[in-house]
Amino acid sequence: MPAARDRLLTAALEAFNAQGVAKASIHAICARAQVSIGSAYHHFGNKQGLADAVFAAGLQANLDALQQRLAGGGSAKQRVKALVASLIDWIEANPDWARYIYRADDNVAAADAVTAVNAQYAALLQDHFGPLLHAGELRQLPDALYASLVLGPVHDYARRWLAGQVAEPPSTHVKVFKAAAWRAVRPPQ
Amino acid sequence: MPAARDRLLTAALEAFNAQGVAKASIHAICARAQVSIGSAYHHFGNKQGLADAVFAAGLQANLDALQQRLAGGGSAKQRVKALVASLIDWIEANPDWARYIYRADDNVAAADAVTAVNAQYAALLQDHFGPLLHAGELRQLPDALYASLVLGPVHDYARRWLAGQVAEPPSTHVKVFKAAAWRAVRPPQ
DNA sequence: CAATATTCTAGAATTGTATTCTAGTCATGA
DNA sequence: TCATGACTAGAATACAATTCTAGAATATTG
Repeated sequence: MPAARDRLLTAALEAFNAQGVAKASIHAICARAQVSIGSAYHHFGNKQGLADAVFAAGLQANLDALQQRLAGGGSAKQRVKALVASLIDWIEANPDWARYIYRADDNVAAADAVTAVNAQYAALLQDHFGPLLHAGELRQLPDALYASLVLGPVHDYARRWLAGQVAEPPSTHVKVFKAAAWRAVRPPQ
Repeated sequence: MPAARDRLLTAALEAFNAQGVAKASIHAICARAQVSIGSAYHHFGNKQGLADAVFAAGLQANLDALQQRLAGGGSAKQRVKALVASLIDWIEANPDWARYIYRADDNVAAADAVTAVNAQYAALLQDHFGPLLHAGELRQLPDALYASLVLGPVHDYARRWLAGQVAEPPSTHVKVFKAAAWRAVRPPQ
């Protein structure tokens, strides 16, 4: 049996997704995880702390997957497409985590652990795309826009898929998303 | 003074944004709105009902703005750009509502009033873009993709702006967003 | 206009649950 | 073996959502 902390994270993710963070009770989560209330508060401080930890763990897992995928290197076009593919694959492999991350509110996004992961994210993208941009392999745009132009459509569609508003998983349309992403940031001809 | 119901909606939006739905107390919201607890429960049933109502009101306001903007007609390119501009303008004119809508979770999205507004949304887009698509003025794509390709980048960027992660408001980059949207759905040359 | 129903307001009482608290148990290292 | 810190336990507390009963305002009907 995994350690209490991990059992709590797993049980919390399930409960939060099933009932929403507000409705999911600490008691129920602890019961499912076979952990006492006191233990949960020892590990996470409070309910928000537990919610933050679930969020940060998911974000980190997502980042790790991306890091692996980008490690191969390649042209700007290949890397942009890898970015899209990595996001889609991760979401479909971890729908519960993705659903929870998309649903979580600003309170969570402000947690320290989350800020740290976000910084890693930014650094990773800078490492991979900064040089390509400099070399003219990408369209010149304000920094803050690249992520939104490349991944915004996938995020938007994935949210709707996870919410049950569209039937086909994002991977059905992976070619379209890749093409659109590249079209958005390729250098002007 | 507006009616109790409206005062509650206003006070709730402020409180939910300031503290998050979980932390904002019904007592505090009622006090600010100068409405009794019983009255609030009469109008909205429970806290979730209040949250749903705020959400639906915001969505409806957004839809109304869009409807006005599209009424002018125009070419496919003009209408796609109008869509982008309308979203950006509305978000910047109603940041609190936008913040709340982006933050709200699936429980809210499942509420009846919300489903109804979403249906209106779909119908509006179908009316405006269905004929254009048929006439070959738009790229042929699976239906579910258009919204994500055109508005996904704006949604993504706006979320980050509202969360304080980027400084420039979306309107700073409106030309980029419009161009990217059109590039994503224009017919292949 | 009176009578009556309906909608709306009030706030105290209840209930449920997050959080705190005190008292342990277990693992580790000197 | 003892000491220390990490962890577990669950009862007690505190706080907030919800319910409940009663009454005021407003609309409806004969």
